[in-house]
Amino acid sequence: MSCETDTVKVLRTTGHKATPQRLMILAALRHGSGHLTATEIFGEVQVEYPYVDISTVYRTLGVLKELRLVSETDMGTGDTTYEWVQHQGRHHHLICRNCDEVTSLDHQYLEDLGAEIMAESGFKPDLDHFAIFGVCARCRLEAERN
Amino acid sequence: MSCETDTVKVLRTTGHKATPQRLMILAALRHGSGHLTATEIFGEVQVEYPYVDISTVYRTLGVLKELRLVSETDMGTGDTTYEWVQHQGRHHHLICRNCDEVTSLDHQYLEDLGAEIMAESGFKPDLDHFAIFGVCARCRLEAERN
DNA sequence: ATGGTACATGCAATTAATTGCAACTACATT
DNA sequence: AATGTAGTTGCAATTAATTGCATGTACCAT
Ligand SMILES: [Mn+2]
Ligand SMILES: [Mn+2]
Ligand SMILES: [Zn+2]
Ligand SMILES: [Zn+2]
Repeated sequence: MSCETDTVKVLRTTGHKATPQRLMILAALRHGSGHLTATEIFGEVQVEYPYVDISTVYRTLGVLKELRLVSETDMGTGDTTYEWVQHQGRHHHLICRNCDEVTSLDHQYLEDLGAEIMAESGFKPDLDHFAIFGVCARCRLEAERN
Repeated sequence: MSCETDTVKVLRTTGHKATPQRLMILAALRHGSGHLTATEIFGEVQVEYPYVDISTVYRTLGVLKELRLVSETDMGTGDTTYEWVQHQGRHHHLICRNCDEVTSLDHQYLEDLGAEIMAESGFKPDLDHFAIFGVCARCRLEAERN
């Protein structure tokens, strides 16, 4: 059973429809690896189906985010990015506000945080894909030398 | 020495200027408590000085954020909100994606996370003001009953 | 297969935020 | 106090994202 079929099932069982537009958006998310902007996805879909509207892309991404099939993240570049969650498994990013370097952060750090919050407040956090800003080791050392 | 004077000093020593517009924006942040939108701040300043432009507000908020005097947070309401960091001290928020309830989260949780990240990667995260989305205890129990 | 309906789409209009640029000004230096 | 300049402002234009609405369609139930 293809992953596309799985997703279609999730859509249907949650009261959504598997439209051609959505299938194309799903394909774009699947093919493109990593973080994609809405405009990039829009461009991909347009190749096949020029009548698609950017609002359909945003609305579909909204649905997929609600279903937690994609993550939506501001990586500090102005454009919000979307990532198919199964691509990399759960992970997060450290982004240096000085040199803009982006690195990955293992999910375990946030898993622990989530468990603590859950245990003490009953609130179950979605810790799908965080962008954590700060200063990287290199830039910090550089700054200290001055 | 007033807090306004402190801020002016911070601005000057970091190569920025203390313009009348900025002082009015600072006053708006200081008076208004809690999370303010750029439009709300804009409105406040306009009362006193109608010629101010919204771009000046955004640019000033950008500077103040860089200096970590205000936090910038998407609370899930469509408009980004800004908060004068000294108002509440460091704190964070848990936001239920089902009922939209917003609660506070003590900084300690994130302090610990930050220390761990710092120790293991050398990256020093800014953990000023997080909005953590998820499902609150009440909504979770409600969902389980169905 | 057909029909009814809740959901989705495309389009246009709107809102939020950003950016380029020429004119202006705060303020450090003299 | 006068000067030079880096940084700031207002304005207009742009871009990113959202929303209202009339039309269209997926898909469940028959
Ligand atoms: Mn990622
Ligand atoms: Mn807050
Ligand atoms: Zn760096
Ligand atoms: Zn709730």
